[in-house]
Amino acid sequence: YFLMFLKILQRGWPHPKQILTSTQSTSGFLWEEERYTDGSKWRFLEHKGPVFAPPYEPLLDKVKFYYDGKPMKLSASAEEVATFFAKMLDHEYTTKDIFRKNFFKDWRKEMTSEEKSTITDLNKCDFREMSEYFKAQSEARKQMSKEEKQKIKEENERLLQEYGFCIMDNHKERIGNFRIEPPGLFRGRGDHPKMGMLKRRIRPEDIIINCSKDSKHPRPPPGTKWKEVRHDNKVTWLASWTENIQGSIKYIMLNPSSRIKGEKDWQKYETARRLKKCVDRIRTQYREDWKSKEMRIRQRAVALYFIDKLALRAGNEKEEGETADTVGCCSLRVEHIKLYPKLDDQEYVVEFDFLGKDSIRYYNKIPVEKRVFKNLQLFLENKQAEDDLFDRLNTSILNKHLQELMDGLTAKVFRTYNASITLQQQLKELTCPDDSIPAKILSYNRANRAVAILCNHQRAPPKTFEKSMQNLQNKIDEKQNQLSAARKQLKAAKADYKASHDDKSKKAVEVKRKAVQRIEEQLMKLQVQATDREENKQIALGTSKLNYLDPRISVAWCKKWGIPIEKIYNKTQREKFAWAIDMADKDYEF
DNA sequence: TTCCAGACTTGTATTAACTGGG
DNA sequence: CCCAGTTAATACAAGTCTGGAA
Repeated sequence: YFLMFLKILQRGWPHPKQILTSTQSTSGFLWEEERYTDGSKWRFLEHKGPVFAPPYEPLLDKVKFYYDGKPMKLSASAEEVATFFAKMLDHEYTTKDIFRKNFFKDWRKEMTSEEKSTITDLNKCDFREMSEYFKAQSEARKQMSKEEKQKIKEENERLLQEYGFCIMDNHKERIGNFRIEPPGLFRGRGDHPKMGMLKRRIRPEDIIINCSKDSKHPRPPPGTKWKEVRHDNKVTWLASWTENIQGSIKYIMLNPSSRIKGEKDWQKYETARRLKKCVDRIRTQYREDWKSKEMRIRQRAVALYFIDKLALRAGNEKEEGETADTVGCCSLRVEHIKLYPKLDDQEYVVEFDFLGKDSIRYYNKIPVEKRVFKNLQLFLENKQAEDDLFDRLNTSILNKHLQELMDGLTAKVFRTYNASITLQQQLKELTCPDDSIPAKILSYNRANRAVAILCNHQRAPPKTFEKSMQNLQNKIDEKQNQLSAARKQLKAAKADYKASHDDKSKKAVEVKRKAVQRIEEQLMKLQVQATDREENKQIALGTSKLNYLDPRISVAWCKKWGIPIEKIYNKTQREKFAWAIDMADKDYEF
């Protein structure tokens, strides 16, 4: 596999000679082995550093801000922050109390003392003129001539070519995010206590650069300095800074198509495949543990059962008041589940209702084994709604246990494993050998959908959903009319031929027959598309496709059924999964 | 043992680019 | 060619998990 991986990557990236000679090149295989044993991620790393957000350009004087109905000229720094708010005026955020409160507090910090004494009430602030101005600007951008647009495109391309790539070991690699996040207002998801706070501008003095000693170091913009330049080849990032909202570190890293990401991705699926080999044993064990004398072990076993059966996330503890109140398995609280000894015609039903990652609601009612149900009743005894369901458990305890069951096993491996195995099994079940290509792709999407449902990857139905369905239906109706017309013509042509039996009319029949066939095919395609879209209304396929499904399953499926890979993966996805596209043959088994 | 910084993956929202029919 | 409607790409927030210090 290592050899294969290397081969793929070498094929994928052309090697200019100077790159190859710039490192002390040993054979590829040796170099791979080395890297894997001492934990270092690279031996040579050279890049140009990040691209900073453009400096603030003050507004024209004609664009006014009003306080208490009177125009007011703001200082540059107060004005900049005001524009952040103005740009979001149409967004629901700006109506939320917490957002407004946080914004106003941070905005005042940027004001001069005079401004501070005048502007004391956000409700008296009128940003509408600023907002209109920005809207007009973006409108103007859309209306730009072809040449102007082309010029911008070229400038972006130049920036990409200069800053968007780095050299890591023998390869020129695409960088994922080479632009530093511009200042703005923090948009937390869900009920976030910090929404609206000012995300400050990042300067070169905030940036730590990581590159190899023997590389040409990136230069900070004239008159500035980096915070630090370090040479740490135990990590993969090229630059980092600390963000001021949560105090967390942000990184500049490589694109998913890079060797370093691809290899890690591949490794992730190999771990999941190892779980496949021992999952029966693990399941037997946790079922046994439901009977344990120790509460701690019972909780661990029930939690693991949920993670395995429902593909729940681990659920780390979070600092209260710092983030939105969301939970995963280990952090479930009493208030998040309801027990029904009998519900409709089912026994021992558990109802889950909680906010998970990104405050996406998880709602599910499932019947469980009697023993699980009894355990849950036990866990709930003498507890308040806001108490932890698993009070003797956390992710660290759980993962330590998993580590003992299998090397490299953690809670999230179950999500990967169950997602991939579900795809493989669904594909087997749903693919009909005689189906057309579009019909087979519908089957693929349905298999993908089963996984997305398992992982709770929902989406809000697109705003234009109804309309777009109607459009599609109209197309179908029209196609149907075309078809009946074509059929009539075919019939007429046949009659004609029967009467005359001449060559010309024989040909005409053939032509009409082909036409009918073509239209039938088009109609079928449209109908499949409509079905697919309807079924996909509230389901997002992207996340599972990108993060949970072993790409080799999809590649093998495509090869087996003669489906062009482009029908399943777009360009970016093909780049990310280049390793799998080369590695898997039609018989690959997850 | 707990805490927390750090590194990396996973996730949705937003924006940019593309595309096919009028 | 234009434009609406999609789809792809980007942005960045929010998770998971590790390891080392307190």
